[in-house]
Order: sequence, then C-alpha cells, then structure tokens
Amino acid sequence: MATQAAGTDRPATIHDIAARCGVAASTVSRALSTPDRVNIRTRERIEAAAAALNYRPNIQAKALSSGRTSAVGVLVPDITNPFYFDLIRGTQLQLKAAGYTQLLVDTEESDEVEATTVDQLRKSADGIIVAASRLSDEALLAAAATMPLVAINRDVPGVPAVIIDTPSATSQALDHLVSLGHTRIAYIAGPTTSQSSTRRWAALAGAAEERGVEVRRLGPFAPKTQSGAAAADAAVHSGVTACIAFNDLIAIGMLQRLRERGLRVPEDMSIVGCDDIFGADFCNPPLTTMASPIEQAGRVAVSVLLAQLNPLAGGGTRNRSVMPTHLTVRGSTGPAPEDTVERY
Amino acid sequence: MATQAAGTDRPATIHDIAARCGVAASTVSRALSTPDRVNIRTRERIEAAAAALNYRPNIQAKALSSGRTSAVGVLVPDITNPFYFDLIRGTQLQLKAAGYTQLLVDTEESDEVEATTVDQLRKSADGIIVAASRLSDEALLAAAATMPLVAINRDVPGVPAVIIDTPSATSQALDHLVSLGHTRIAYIAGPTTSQSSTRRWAALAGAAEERGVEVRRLGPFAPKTQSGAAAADAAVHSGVTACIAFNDLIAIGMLQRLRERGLRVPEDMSIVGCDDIFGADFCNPPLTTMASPIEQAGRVAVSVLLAQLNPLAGGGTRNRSVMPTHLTVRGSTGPAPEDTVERY
DNA sequence: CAATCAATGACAACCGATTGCCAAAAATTG
DNA sequence: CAATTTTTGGCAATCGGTTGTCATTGATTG
Repeated sequence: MATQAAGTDRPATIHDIAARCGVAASTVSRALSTPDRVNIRTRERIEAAAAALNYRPNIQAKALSSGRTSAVGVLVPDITNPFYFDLIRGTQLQLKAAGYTQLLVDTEESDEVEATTVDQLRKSADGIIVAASRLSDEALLAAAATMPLVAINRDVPGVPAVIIDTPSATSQALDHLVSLGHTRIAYIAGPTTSQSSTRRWAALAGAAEERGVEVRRLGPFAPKTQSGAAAADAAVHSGVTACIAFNDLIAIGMLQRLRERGLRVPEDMSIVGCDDIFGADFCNPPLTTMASPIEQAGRVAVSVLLAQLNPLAGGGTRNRSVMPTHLTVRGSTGPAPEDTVERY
Repeated sequence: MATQAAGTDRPATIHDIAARCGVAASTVSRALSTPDRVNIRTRERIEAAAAALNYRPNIQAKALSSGRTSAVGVLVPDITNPFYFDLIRGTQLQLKAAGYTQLLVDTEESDEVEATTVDQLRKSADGIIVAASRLSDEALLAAAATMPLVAINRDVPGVPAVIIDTPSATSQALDHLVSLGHTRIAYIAGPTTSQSSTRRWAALAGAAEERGVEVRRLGPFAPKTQSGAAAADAAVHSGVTACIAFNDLIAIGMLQRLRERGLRVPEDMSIVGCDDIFGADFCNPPLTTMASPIEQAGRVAVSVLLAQLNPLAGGGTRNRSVMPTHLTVRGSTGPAPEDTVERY
C-alpha cells in the first residue's frame, strides 16, 4: 500500500547519511559542522547524500548534546504595544539571519512573570533580550551574570544594554515647547517600574531648571491609550499648557480625551509623545513625538548578544549602545495660548 | 572562594533527585510525569527533593526522548501589521496556559519563506498555526497532512481552520453604504494570494447584484498604509463615492491621501475598512470598519490545534470555527454626495 | 628508505530525559 | 496460609546528535 518509493518515510538522520556513505556517524557530524576536520572528498560525498536525503538536523538533539540551543528569548512587557512591533521585527530579522530562532514572550508587565520566564529560558535559550525590564537592578544583574543577556532601555552597570536616548530628545521637546511660548508644562509619567520614565523625568527636570520654566510631574500612568483620559484630566486640572507624555499610547489617549472635553489641540493644549509608534502620524491631530530607530535597536541588541555568545576576534566588543532620538514635529504642538492663567 | 553552599552549581537533573532520594532516575521521571505509576510516599519524597534542588526539566531532552516538543509555531505574514498583534497575543496566552511555547515567525508575505519555515518546524514544533497563509491550497493541504496544523483565515477542505467571517460583514457594510445613498462603490482588493480578499469580493459582488448597485474591483494593493495612496487615487479616478477596503491599513492610507488631495471624508468619499485594528478608532476621521474578536480567534486556533494534539475524550472535535464579524460605524462613512457624476 | 608528523575517520561516552520490559514486593483472594 | 494479582520501581535501550580519544593512513622530511 505504501505509495512511498524506496527509502524510509521518516526524516533522515546523520546515521542514514553515514550508512549511505559508508562512514561513521561522527564523521558526518564533523563534515557538517567542522568541515575542515574532514577530507574534502568525503565531505562532498556526505553533503551530496545529505541533500539527496533532504536531511535536516534535529535541533533538539543538537541542543542536548552541544548545550547550545540556537534560540534566543525576547521578552517584552506587552506584545500589543505597537512600540514593540518594530523592535520585535528587528530582533527577528537579525536573529534569523544569524541562524537563531526567536522565542518571543509577553511578560504582561509583570516582574514575576519576567523572572519566571528568564528562569525557564536559562536552559532552552542561549541568551535573552529583555525589553523594558520590570526587574529590579539586582535581579537583572543576577540574571545577566547567569546567562548572556542584553537589556533594551534599561541601564544597569554591568548589564549589556541598548539604550534609546529619549532623555536627550526630551530636552529637545522642552526647547520646542519653550520656543512656542509655553512656561507651564507637565510630564506625564509612565509606570514607576519603568527606568525610561525615571531617566526622562530627571533629564526634563534638569533642563527645565536651566531654562527657567516650570515642569511638573503627573502620574504614574499605565502605558496604554486608556490611561490617556486620566492623564488628560490631570493635565487640564493642573493648569499646564503643554504635556510631554511618557509614550505615544498615553499621548494618543490624551488627544482623544481632550477632544471629548471640547479642548482643542494644539490651540488649548500642546501634546508631545514618545516613540513615534504606528498611528502617531495619522491620529488627530498628528502627534509631535520623539522618534528613534526602533527596529535598528532590535538589531543592535541581537548583535550585542551574539557578540557575547561568540566572542571571536577583536575582543574589544562594546556592550552598551545608545540609539539616537530626535523630535518629529507634527500637528499636536503649537503656540501657547495667550490668556494663560498665570497672568492673574 | 565558592560562596555557594554544598551542592553543585549547575542545574539539577533527575539523576540528582534520584541520588538524593535513593531511587532510580526512571522512577523520578515517572513520579513527575505519570504520578499514578508511583507510590504516593515515594512521589512525595521526590517532589520535595525536586523542589529543594529547584529542578527544572530540560525541555530539549524531554523533546528528544519523547518526540513531543511542547512548542507550537505561529506563522504570520507580517509582524508589524497591527492585525496580528491581538492574534499573537491570543495564541500566546492560550499556549502558555496549556504549557506550550510559542515560536513566532514572520514569513514576510512570502510563500517560499512560509514553506521553508513549515519544513523546519516539522521537527521542532508539535504543531503549527498559520495565519493568512500565502501557500497554495495543495501545499497547505500537504503540510496539514504531515503535521498538526490550523489555518487562520484560510478555507481549504481538509485543513482545520478558524475563519473570520468578513464576507458576511462585507454585506453589512454594503447595506450600510446603500442606505446612505451610495450607488457606485469600489472594493479595494488585497493581495491576489489572499484568500480572504477573494472570498470577500465574491460576497460583495453577489450582494451588489442583489441590491442593484454597482461595485467595481480595484487593485490588487499590498496590505500596507503606503498602498493607500494608490488606492485612493484609483478610487477617485474611477468615480465611485464609497470604498470598501481590504483592510484598515489600506483604508487609513486612503484617508491620509484623500486629505492630502483636499477631498473630505466622508463628505466626498466614504471609506470602510476591515479588522478594526489599533488606530482605527483614532485616525482622522475615525474609521468605519468590520470588527471581529481577533484575540479570541487566536485562542480558538490554539484550542483546535491542541485538540488535534491530544485527541482525548469526546472524539467529536470540530475542526472548523467561524468567528462572527460586525460592522462598527464611525466617522468615515456618510451620505453620498448629492451632485454625483452619474447625473450627467 | 626509514622516521616523524599531520590529517583523517572510527569508537564510544555523553547530553537529560522517556519508556518498554521485567522482577521484587505488596495486596488480594481462595 | 498458599496462590494469584496488582503495584512499584529498577534496568537498559533510545532519541539524534557532539566531542574527546585513539588508531590508521598517507605525506613530509632527514
């Protein structure tokens, strides 16, 4: 009944190839992974046989015997946050190019889930890339000591990292607002566990003092559009004329809420977002935001990680990269309203 | 110098547990995976030891010896397409709940990449979920015959599938437009390789005939916002007063282009999208679109797949689910313009 | 032409589990 | 209390590779 021609139906192994070529399995293994260790003629025979049998190495077996899994875990706090789309694509492309598999995990903004995941990945991945880690500095450092790890947007001494330089862009944003005449400005803070938010606030507070304007901090708010409503209300209540939001999600949510309340952007209130996510260019009004090469950040993170995994020539691998960020001005920022409360 | 207390530093194996309890490794294996096969007292001792040693089973070893990988591949044509965000989250959550790992792969809209990936996943995953497959019917059927597979939005007899019922929503959309007075309508087609697009057009053409209105097909267009410009131009040139777009990305792109060209939506042109992706509610104007429970679709796909993998009790598992879809009316659709060309 | 050495490939142990088979121990039955 | 059945747990093979060790081969050299 077998429609199959000669040859077994199950996937070929190195043993099948070995038998076909009349050599030992170990020779096949070497021919395929350490080509120099085997005579070129033997190697060619083996390669031909492998092709003929449509041989695919069994990743599990490879991992078990060699200890290397050819997989890299990528942890993000929230898959549905558009910010991570490009990041994920960047890591995915770069990893695939290097022959690695990406294990993507949504840690649901939870440090516990994150810790558990890191723990599990210890043996099923060669390394880990953690975006916007919610772990404590100590926990992150400990994790990095145990296995190759690269953090994205998390600056802990001793932990290799790719940092997106939003703090400096935040200063640009402030300059932009100041040049438009705003003097009372709010920073809409992100989660307290987000180091990005903390660093950005620090940069902003410093810059504000230099420029002699008032910047107050509101929040924290969850990095979701839904939080934008509360943020908008808080901003209005605080009497500021411009806001710099933790990220575009919150900023877009604010835009929606302000519209609902009948306030005009940017006439009554200017809004600056961060990340230039999908949607920032077509929301209403289009969002002024801090843009950065996110996909590239993902690629760089992979490169840094792979450099750790394969410490080949040129030992001087840097393990900390800073990605530039710039302000993209769109329609959500404009001149400060004339009749501001501060006159009274 | 070792700060570590007694006990090795490397991860514990079943052998460590076995030694600690004075039993054989096989007993440990059974205690952990087939609890009934082992005396309850022995089991408890083993469990205690496992906990004490912080034992984590080695997934690779498990996979190698048992043949089951506890991993499921999820293939999407384009990770950065927001449509897939919720889908991915749905599969991720459901898979995690069932103890499976999700292997996410971006097939880059390419049937070749998709075929290669399916081939590679054959041994490193227990099953596959393919969203919007670009494979031919035959290839997909062949793949499904080789390994457990569930297709999303792809209806091929013999292939388990989760279908998002956009065709019926398309008819609703048409009714909506007709009730607003539109008589010349365009369908902005998606990729020719997309079965969704084909099925939707068939539904639309049929419904249009019933209702005695003219619907013409424009395209194909790539499912990206950038394609929206060409689509908008084509629509304007064709003289229609309303468009039903293949998906929200194209629709949003059209919105942008029409605005650039000084045309008002919905006064001059009505636009209907599809999928209700992130951004559809805050673009300008907010998009009328066909919404469906995408995350749920992902969960259902996982359920269908797991039912294949573990064909336990209640053999009557259905392997085809249809997810309902409904029209969500927002600001991008309105009454047909009075002075339409057809008067002349 | 003999001695030395690098290249080559076979053998076997090993990675960490699972699982079929079987014997010893315990429980049940007559 | 003996005979039988059921539990229980050990042994060893197996999954598909990798890798250290070692014997053989052929090439290089004195």
